[in-house]
Amino acid sequence: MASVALSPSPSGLVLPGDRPADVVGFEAAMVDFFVDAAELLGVPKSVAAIYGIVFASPVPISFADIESRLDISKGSVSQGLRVLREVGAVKEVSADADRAELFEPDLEMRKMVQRFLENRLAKQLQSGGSRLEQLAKTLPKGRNGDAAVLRARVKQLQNWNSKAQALLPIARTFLKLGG
Amino acid sequence: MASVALSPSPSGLVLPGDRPADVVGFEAAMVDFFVDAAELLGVPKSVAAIYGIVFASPVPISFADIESRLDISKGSVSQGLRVLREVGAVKEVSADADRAELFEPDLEMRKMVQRFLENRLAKQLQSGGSRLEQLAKTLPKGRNGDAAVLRARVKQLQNWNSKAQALLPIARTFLKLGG
DNA sequence: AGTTTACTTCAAAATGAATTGAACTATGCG
DNA sequence: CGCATAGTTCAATTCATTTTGAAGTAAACT
Repeated sequence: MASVALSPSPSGLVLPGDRPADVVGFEAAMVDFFVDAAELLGVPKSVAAIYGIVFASPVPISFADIESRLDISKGSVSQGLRVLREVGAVKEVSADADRAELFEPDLEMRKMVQRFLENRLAKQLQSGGSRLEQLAKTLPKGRNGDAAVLRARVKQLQNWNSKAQALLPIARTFLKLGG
Repeated sequence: MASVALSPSPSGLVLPGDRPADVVGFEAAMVDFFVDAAELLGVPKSVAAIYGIVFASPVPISFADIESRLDISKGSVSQGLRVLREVGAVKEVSADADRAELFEPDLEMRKMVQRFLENRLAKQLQSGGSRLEQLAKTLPKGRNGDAAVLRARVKQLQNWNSKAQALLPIARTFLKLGG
């Protein structure tokens, strides 16, 4: 039985499939990079892995290749690619009729990042803000200083919320520089 | 059978326990606020809910009260409080010998936020950075322009990574203002 | 029309994280 | 000491999310 070579990445997410070791290693490292990052952002592993493979390919890559390099089901590839298209992470380049669709990363990452900032952060901060307004109205009127304590706490939260909101546009412009 | 009143919060996470409606409503809204926020940050619901209850109480609150207001198991309360203490979100105020420990929010939220920035973001960005250095070394030497394409992509990632790293200290100082 | 290739859909299975609860430890009190 | 109160631990369970794979759709080729 063949001994398993020390794999280039800890995850073993990428199959060699009988290609040059350096290419496979590079792919694996790229996949790991994105899987890591995705964990932070709450994106499923398979989706991140697919993006990694697409990103690591210098030329547009086919559905079937993604499937075989990652050794995941067709279903996962299909769903993963859908998500990635929806968020503009990947785009289809049509390679003449009939033949399979090919995918490449949509390198306008600015858009992706911006989308993320808008959808996850900005939205959350906004809804948090209105929730806090409600909270401020609902403050129970305690007998002693209790009411005052609670009012101060709500105010503190509002403070943080607005600071975070104010930070967003700064982040936006900052990340835009030299995109 | 008593009809269930329109609950003050969608989640139904807080039990009335036969206390004034405004207080219960306030608690419930606070719990919801933190549960929402926690989802974004990847913190378990029960932990966020516990913090919400502690935060909504104008006076230090006991283990048993947390358990009964949220109607969750002792185990969850214990574990949740441990996490919250570890990250400095909650602190114990000893209320004379014997009697149960009481908890109140540690209002130095600055610390919490900072901790979060350091531990989750800064760390991730750093490890991402070194991974990228590795990637740059592993670049496969393709025949055509392939190598160049990949080199450019790795460089793009490094670019984003360093921009994000540069943004962190800005966020830190910004959030510190008027803490 | 029939066959093959390429992909999508979605119910069921697998995985993984959070929650429970029963057994355990520790501390105070009679 | 023996019982009671307060909290912790951790294996088993529950719950949510992700992944699979088999059946279905669509378009191209013969």
